[in-house]
Amino acid sequence: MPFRAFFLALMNKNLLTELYPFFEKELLEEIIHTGEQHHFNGNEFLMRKGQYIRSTMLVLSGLLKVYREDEDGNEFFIYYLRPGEACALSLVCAARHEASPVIVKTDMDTEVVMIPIDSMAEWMAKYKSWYRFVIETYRNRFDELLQTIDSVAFRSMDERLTTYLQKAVEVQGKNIIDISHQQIAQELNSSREVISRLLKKMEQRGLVKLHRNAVELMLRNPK
Amino acid sequence: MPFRAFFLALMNKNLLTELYPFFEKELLEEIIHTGEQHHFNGNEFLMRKGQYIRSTMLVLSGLLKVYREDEDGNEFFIYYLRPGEACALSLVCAARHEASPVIVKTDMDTEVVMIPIDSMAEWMAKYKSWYRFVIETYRNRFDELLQTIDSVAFRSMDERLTTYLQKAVEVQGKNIIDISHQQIAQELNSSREVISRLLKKMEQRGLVKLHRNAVELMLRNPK
DNA sequence: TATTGTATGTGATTTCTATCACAGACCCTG
DNA sequence: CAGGGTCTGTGATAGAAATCACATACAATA
Repeated sequence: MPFRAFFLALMNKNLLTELYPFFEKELLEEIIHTGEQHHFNGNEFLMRKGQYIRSTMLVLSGLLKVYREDEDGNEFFIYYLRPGEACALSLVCAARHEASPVIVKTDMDTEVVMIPIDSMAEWMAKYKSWYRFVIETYRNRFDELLQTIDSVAFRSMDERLTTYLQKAVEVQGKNIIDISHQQIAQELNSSREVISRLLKKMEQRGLVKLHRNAVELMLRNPK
Repeated sequence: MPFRAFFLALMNKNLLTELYPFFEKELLEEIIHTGEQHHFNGNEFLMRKGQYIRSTMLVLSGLLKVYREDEDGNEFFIYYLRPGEACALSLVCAARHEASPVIVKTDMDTEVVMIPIDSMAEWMAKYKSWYRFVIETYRNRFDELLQTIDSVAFRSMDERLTTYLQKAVEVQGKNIIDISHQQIAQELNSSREVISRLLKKMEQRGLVKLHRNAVELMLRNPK
């Protein structure tokens, strides 16, 4: 147990310096010192809607998915959080001692570093690299939200499905996505039948291969 | 001309202290000193898509509308910016010397104070109230974006129309909105006929009164 | 291997929204 | 006040997506 803790601390440092190379040495030391590393299995909640936020988090490994929930409990997928990124909302909400307006779930085994609010605010003034990182994070999340708005405001369901699959392949680094039609339908706020039919059409056009609980995206063969 | 400049400078100070009472006195002095006050008429562009952002802006009076544009030039309404608020995107984009991902237009005569990037970054470390304001701004804009996502992801057109009208009444402080059905349709990315029909139904239910180029929202009479 | 649960395929139907077509109303300006 | 422009009303139709209904396929396990 102490051994494991020690081992994790090392991991921490290596991953941190690799994923966040732009942080000053002293800042990295502080993160290692102040932050708590947490492990989550796949499909675990890191944050439920309305949950109180007491810290911000940096993703070390794995993959997080952020959702927006409506009154009926439908979970609409917004964006991924990858290693090297941070949850912008936890940055703002933590600073305002507020509840989370979104759901955050793991999509696989995931390691995160939790950083208490106070440190975060302190570093803002102390470390230029932290300030830049926060600004960068805001900007990126804003962009993701705007793209989400684009897709749902301007695009039809088949276009949305296509980009959904492409994103999934991109963040997971493999072109087989382990997911059921039902789950896809939920994340796009559509219905299972619609997704099944659209996928079938895509398969007929040679864009995907369908498996049970999995969709394989065919790589675009160059002309 | 010099007289007018002098007069504006005074206006500036009064409006500023009134709208941004949480800023330290020194910060307010700096804003008055560094910022440039600009006037815009109704329906003017403050920012086009892809336009380079060199400064952030505080709204002194009037009303701004922020839109997202697609390839075909459709302008999808995202949120309002009211006096006392700032454009979060200009805060981030300015800091990263990037182009605007959105369109900003005036909805009426509007006064804004433009603040150069450098001052903005400097104040971040220097004035706690500025830092808090920026965080607050991010948080509020995030919330607005999430609400926009909600409406377009979970709601039907008639619900979206209703909240659109309610928002318009709220920010303008009067319950007659001067706008054509065509414009509403554009902002919701719908079509004129659909909006006309939905409005007609709302009128039949006593929720609105329809005029040429205007929609009057009936106040919910208490039971 | 028989059973059960989950996942997928697909037709039929309904609902919502977009589009087309056109008429009438209102407004401004010559 | 006549004519052209914009705005609004409304029917008809098309299309996308949701819903209902059921069949089939696959996987786990008793």
